[in-house]
Amino acid sequence: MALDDRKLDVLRAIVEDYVSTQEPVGSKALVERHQLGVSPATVRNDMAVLEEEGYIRQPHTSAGRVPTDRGYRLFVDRLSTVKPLSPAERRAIERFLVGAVDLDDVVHRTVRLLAQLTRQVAVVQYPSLARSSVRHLELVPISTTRLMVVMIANTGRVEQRLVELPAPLDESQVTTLRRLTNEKLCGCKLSDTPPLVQSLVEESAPELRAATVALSTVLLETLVERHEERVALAGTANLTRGGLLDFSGSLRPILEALEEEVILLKLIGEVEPITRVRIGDENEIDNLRSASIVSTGYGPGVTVVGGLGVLGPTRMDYPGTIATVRAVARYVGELLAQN
Amino acid sequence: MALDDRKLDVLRAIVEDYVSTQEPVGSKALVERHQLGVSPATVRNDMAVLEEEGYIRQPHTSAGRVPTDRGYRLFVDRLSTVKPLSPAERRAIERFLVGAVDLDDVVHRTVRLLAQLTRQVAVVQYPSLARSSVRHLELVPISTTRLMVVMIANTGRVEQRLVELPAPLDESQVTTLRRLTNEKLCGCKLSDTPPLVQSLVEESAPELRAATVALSTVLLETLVERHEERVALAGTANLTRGGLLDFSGSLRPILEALEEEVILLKLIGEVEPITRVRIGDENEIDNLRSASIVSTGYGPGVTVVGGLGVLGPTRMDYPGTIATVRAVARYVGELLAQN
DNA sequence: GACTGGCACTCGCTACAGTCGAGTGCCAGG
DNA sequence: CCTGGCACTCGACTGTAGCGAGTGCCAGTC
Repeated sequence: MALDDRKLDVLRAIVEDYVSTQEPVGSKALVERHQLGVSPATVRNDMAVLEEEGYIRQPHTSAGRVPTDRGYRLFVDRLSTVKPLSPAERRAIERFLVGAVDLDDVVHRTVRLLAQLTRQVAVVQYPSLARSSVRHLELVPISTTRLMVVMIANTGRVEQRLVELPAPLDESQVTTLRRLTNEKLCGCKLSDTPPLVQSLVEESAPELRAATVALSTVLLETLVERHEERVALAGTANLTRGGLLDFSGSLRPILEALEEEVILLKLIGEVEPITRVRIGDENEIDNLRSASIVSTGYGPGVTVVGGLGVLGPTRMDYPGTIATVRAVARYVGELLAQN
Repeated sequence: MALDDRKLDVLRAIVEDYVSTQEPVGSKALVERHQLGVSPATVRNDMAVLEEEGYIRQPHTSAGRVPTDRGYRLFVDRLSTVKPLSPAERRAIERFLVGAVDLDDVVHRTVRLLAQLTRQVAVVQYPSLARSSVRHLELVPISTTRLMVVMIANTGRVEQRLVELPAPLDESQVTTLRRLTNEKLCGCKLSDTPPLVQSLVEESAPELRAATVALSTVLLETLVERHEERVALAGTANLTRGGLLDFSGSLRPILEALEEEVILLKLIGEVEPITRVRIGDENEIDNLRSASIVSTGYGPGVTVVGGLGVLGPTRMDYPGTIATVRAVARYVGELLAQN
């Protein structure tokens, strides 16, 4: 059955009212607050249809209606327009992000900003190593048999690992190894490095062979294989807004999920610059079936190097949240492009 | 008024029962579960005294007694003995901490371990830069006018900052600068560096002067002045155990406090290897007046390079928690000593 | 055919009264 | 100083009743 325009209007009104009041909305209140031009009885009939189609439901008889996940989905897809940011918000974003001194700082400021603006839980992924390329590899002798390798990526990320050498290296040997490694890997995408690292070993001089092997093992293992992804989190206190009415009673499953980096990455790790909205049950993670997630990719220019997003109750202000998430992602992208 | 031994026994019994049952404990239940050798009536008299002295209180008439913060304090100071760890716990600690590949890894594993063992919120401070000394300073040219300075500390911490150079430097100049900087600062405690950095500028050759100034500014600002302390957090989901009975209803203030690094550092940033217990109101931070914190310093050998601890309801198993926190701190210290 | 006003019905919420029982404080006696 | 006994308090729980928001349905109107 197709829903005519008025029924969609009714759905939109229900979503908007419920989001702002947090209470089931009835037919009478609806016609009072919105110019629907019809009587409560008519609205009731429309509501009955909407309920039958699964867009709204009654918590119990003699209560108003509440949108279902499906209702929110329809609302997000077809009934809402992106809300432009207020000048105050724009200013907040700019003020927050200028003056960041390094990548850590950028990410921390961003995640706090996002949590503050949306009043929800914010998650920001550090630029993915898999989407970074090598800017420089530095080898720092810690002792004669220990080398610290520091990789600086074009995205600003810096990773370091300790390499245990099978035999001591002298200063000039380290210098040679450093030069060779950089010649081979600089400017190269991390995901493309494995064959190059391999050839590095093969082409190495006999006296450097053992050290090169040790180095290449560490490089491959830590930087490529177990992709070192990192995320930052903020705003968990916002989960307690709405006094436990959201999230069906218990915060526990939500907090548990938020502790798992793997889960966070699944939520906001994006490949495309598209904004995704996952509503309640659409979510793959069981613990988050009562939450919605708005996420998007970010990066300098059109490329995407990481994801960011927010998590909140299904009953959230989708248009506002989507607008904020996008805006923050855009600003962060610009910031990264400057470096 | 001095409390005789039996009154102390009664207090101990009340604390133990309340901690395990989470319910106000009455005189009858007390004599049943503990061998006090006296009748409920006698216990009641003792309770009346304990209440008068402020060690216990009644949530309401006709309810049992509950320890006050002061009661817990007395319990911790004089009535409890440190509970030895179970073999299972010992094994868990060892299993958890072997195989850590770098400092980040150590800290993350530690904080999760601590949260899991105590079933509370765990906080671990990274080794403080203020208590670290410089192992190596590396200068990595990013472009002709940009230098990345990477500082490797003896505690395993690695910090990097970007330095904008006023004028381009060539390769050999960078090498010279690197050598000079390392000669001056290597092995030196970070807190002692300011005068040395200053002299570095003064002694620098004219053509390196400008670059040295830029470098020293960054060094002083980021590594010394705004002490770059970091902390890791885990186990927030444990706050929801005991179904909001703990923490006087709302998790909000707790979660808010846990989001502030500054606050976390205040809580667990320790100078001495002593184990501190802050109970409820003893806490300086208003948001945490309904929580208790057990914290201790850790470090290789007897020196302390950072703090770690847990936060839970005032109604917590102090002997067990204290034992676990200490044990974990000791293991982490050993781990750090190996590097 | 679509909309409207009216009406009976449902059911959660609140208030209130009554009961129960855990736990106490006090006191007289050993 | 300890104990048993007793009266008392007060929160927790139960059952009942009234209220009111909100619904579904139906007959009537445009």
